[in-house]
Amino acid sequence: MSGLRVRFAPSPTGFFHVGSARTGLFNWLIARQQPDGVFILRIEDTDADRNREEWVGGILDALAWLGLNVDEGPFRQSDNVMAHAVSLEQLMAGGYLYYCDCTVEDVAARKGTDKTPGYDGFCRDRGLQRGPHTALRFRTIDEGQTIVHDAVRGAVEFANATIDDFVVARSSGIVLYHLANVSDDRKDRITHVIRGEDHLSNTPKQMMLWEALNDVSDTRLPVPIYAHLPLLVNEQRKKLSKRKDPVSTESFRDQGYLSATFVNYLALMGWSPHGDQEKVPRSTLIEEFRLENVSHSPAFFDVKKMTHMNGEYIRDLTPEEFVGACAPWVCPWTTQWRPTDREPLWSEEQFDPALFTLVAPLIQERVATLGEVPAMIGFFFLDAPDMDDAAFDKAIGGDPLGRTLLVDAIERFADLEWNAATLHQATIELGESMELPLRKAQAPIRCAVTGSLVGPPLFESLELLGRDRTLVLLRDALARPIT
RNA sequence: GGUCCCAUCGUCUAGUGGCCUAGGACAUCACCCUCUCAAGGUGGAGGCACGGGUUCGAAUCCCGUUGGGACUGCCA
Repeated sequence: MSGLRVRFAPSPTGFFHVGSARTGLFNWLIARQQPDGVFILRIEDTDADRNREEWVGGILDALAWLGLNVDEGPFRQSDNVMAHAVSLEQLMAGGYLYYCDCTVEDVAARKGTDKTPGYDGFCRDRGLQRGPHTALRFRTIDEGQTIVHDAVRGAVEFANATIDDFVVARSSGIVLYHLANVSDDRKDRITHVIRGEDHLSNTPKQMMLWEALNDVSDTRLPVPIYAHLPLLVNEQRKKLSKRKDPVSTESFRDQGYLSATFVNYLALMGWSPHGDQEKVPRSTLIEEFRLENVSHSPAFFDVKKMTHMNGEYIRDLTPEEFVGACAPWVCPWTTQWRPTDREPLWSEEQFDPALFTLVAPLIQERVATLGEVPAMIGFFFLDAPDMDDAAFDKAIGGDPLGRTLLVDAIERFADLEWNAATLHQATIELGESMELPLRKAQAPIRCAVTGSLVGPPLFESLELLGRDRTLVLLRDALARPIT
């Protein structure tokens, strides 16, 4: 019995940040390492101004997608306001709090040029009673130091004199983050607090609150083990911002990153498995992950690297799995979940699932994200390929040889045993008659049929497309006006 | 400004005093393969921020400097 209990406590103030996803993952990993580990989800929704219900759904969806199953919860911080009030009463009765009527401006004015402390303790001993504009502050310890025994960083020491008397409850009576958080963690019997490094500076305050609550309440609980994860930063080495950086988990899912890739890559942000292998399955993550081995320095979220890894994961799929995985992008009308703002290029009537099953293997090793799939195979389902004008000009429009070759191809393909091998051979011969290597000879045909100079293997594609359709497309290309 | 954290190739990292003329991955360059594009293969370039110590020996320990970051709300 480890009795280990961790919590993941996002606030629903926007889409699901990749940094949150990593914090959730690391908490989950730690919980799963113990047979009796408990992973708790708590929605910190007490800032009514910024929280929106729809974002809660986003958190739940994202967690489900990542496969981070929750043992207890989701709890809502807003459901605990009574408990918060009780904690506040207890601290008040224990003499840990005092009323303060200073405005933000007052505090700033007194500080003047000396911006050293946060709050100067002005109201500490004024013995104020509760009034319409009195916030409640916590009387922090003056002497000695508070040591955070961080599981990632080791001992971090704070001189108590540098910790100012912070506000625990607004003048309206609403209990603020630090107390609410500590109160909730006590209620949930949290043993390990694993969160971003941006909370490290706040930790001594929360430890003081925890000890004070131990003093004034009936239950003494050990201060949790803290672990502060290195921040995820952008290219400017700043903390990833929801406003400025492309960091929404949902958008990566929309683009067609696999859940397995995302989890694997996230784990590499601050941690690494032993050996030279970076592609590690979830089971290995659970086995090998250790807070002690988490890096101390911030990490840049490199989408390029994750994209490459996603390609590897896609290629690892069986053909059947790949077809299934593509569904939200190629036939979203059949799936429960579908990417936002990404309609396939074709309609339900135009799409042919049986044909897609045959086409899929041709592109499985060519895409790095599932979102790339539709554009690569549009010509199989569209009435006319989405013609790349520049490609057309180069291979057909402005190239007499190309046009001649198409004319010859139409004739040659008209009565030919229809399979990739014969088409391949026929195109070689077509080229030889014009002294063109195959790579030149296939270009006009590819362009005419697919609308592009790049794409899946041509002859296999023609075989699947069929003779009639191929001939139509070749003739259409010849009839196309030259720009 | 104060408090705290951090510092190995462009990026993510391995490295816990000798195995390091510093390993891997992404990105990048060259070549090979090849019907295009990818994928794959081979090879190349590229890093211990700086200065002092400690030690027979330092990327690894200590101090300082410089640089970056977080926090510093009656937000969470």
